[in-house]
Amino acid sequence: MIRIFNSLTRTKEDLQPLQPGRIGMYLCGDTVYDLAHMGHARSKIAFDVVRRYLLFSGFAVTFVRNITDIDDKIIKRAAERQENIETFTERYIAFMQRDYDALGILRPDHEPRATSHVPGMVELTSRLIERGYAYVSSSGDVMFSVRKFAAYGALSGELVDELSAGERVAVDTTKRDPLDFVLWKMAKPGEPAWPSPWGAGRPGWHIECSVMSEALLGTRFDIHGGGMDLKFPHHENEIAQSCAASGDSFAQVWMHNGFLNIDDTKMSKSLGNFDTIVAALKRVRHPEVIRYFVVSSHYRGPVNYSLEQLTQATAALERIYSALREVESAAPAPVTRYTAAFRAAMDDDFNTPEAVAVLQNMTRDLNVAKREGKADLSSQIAAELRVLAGVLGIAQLPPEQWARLRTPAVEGEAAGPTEAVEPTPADAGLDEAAIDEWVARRLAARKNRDFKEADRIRDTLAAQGVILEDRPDGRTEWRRA
RNA sequence: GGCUAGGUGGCAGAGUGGUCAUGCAGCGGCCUGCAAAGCCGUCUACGCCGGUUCGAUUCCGACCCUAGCCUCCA
Repeated sequence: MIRIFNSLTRTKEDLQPLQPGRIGMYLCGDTVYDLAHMGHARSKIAFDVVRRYLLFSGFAVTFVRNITDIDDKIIKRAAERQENIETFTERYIAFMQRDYDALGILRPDHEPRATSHVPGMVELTSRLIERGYAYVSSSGDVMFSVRKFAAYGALSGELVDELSAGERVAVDTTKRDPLDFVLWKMAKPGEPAWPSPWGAGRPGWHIECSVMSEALLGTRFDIHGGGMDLKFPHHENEIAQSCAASGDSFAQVWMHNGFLNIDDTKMSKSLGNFDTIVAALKRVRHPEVIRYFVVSSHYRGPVNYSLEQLTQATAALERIYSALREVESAAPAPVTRYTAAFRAAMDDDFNTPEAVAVLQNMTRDLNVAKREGKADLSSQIAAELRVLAGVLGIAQLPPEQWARLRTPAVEGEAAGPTEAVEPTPADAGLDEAAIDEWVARRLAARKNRDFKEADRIRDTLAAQGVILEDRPDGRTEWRRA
């Protein structure tokens, strides 16, 4: 039984699918006006792992992640670049796709774009007006009347009366109540607009998710995810809109991932302390390093992002790959106490750090089995290890391939450029044929017990980031540092 | 001010009322021509103050500190 911490009740609950064996899941996606950064990556990876584990556990999962392709920032950015909005968003959607693919994040089953669901947003807004939850303000915008929705604040724990809106921002006098939020915005001249009973305009941000989730998953579905920062007001508003409009409940379980910090401060575009995914990918020898780093801490807690962390993740992953080398994987992976321990960890609110610990224990046992020459046991542990690691999206490369990858030399702080840098192929260093040749020469030297020459060759290669490992059977394996 | 999360060994990071997290780094040993990898061992941590308890890092209360949200934000 999978237990999940539900932000709504603030307790761990057993996952009880609305339909047996089937999970409907909605994750708030990105607003495509800039490159995705590591904070986005963390959230996407965290929920990718949730999804993979649900699949691993035998559920059919419908995974929906939206794209917000119309909003103030997009309009502003496109205008600054004197670019057509559609061309602009298409480009950033392509960047996003590229980055998430690189990180091994499974593509959503549905990836609705806000601009494809505008009629539904108009319809939902109308319904809210009919039901008395929304009104047209003096400015012509349609607003949701927060105080009409009694359960407002249930998710965030905020009390309507304590939310003294207007404290930090000038009160908008067109609202009846400072807490009210916009459902439909009147278009300003030159802005993209869609027809509506209230005039040409565009949807507010919150209504998008209510409409797209309902269109693809129904009014009621199992899991809704997103970053902590979306809890209030975005998710609170979604609940208000959806429940008010349908009279039904909405998402059963709310999951929120913690933040990715730099120097204990939230990574954010406005602070400028962020690393784009493309920049981060250039700092690691493989995207799996980033995944390992992410799953090394629990999804709800904060995590500090730094080169030191990436280095530790690389070393830890290296340990697994190293054990996997020169072992034949058994075709059907057995299911043993390791899987049981892994599941126990993951069943407990997706405790990936503990799951990783299980993987590391398997790695140790695999090393022991190899050392003792137990080929069958080795291959069985390796096969099972592969399967379980796959749930986290790590250790999926052929170990030889991992060994030959080069870790790029990085210097400076782990925060990068905002521009759309294309990943450049890492400098291959010494090519493999050259390395093999050196290894052969060294082998000959060792055979002649010319250890001085053998050591010289080893040092030469080491200086170029190639580490040699002499095996007991006389072979020499190499890997890049 | 209100709300929500946190404070664990050199670093990262789980967890538990009384044997073990796990990884990285360090140290000692084994293995090795020497290494590397690996294995074994080791470094005896839980913000502060009270309380409950035979016993608390783990439960309760107060306090201190940090971050996030209350405005767009994964």
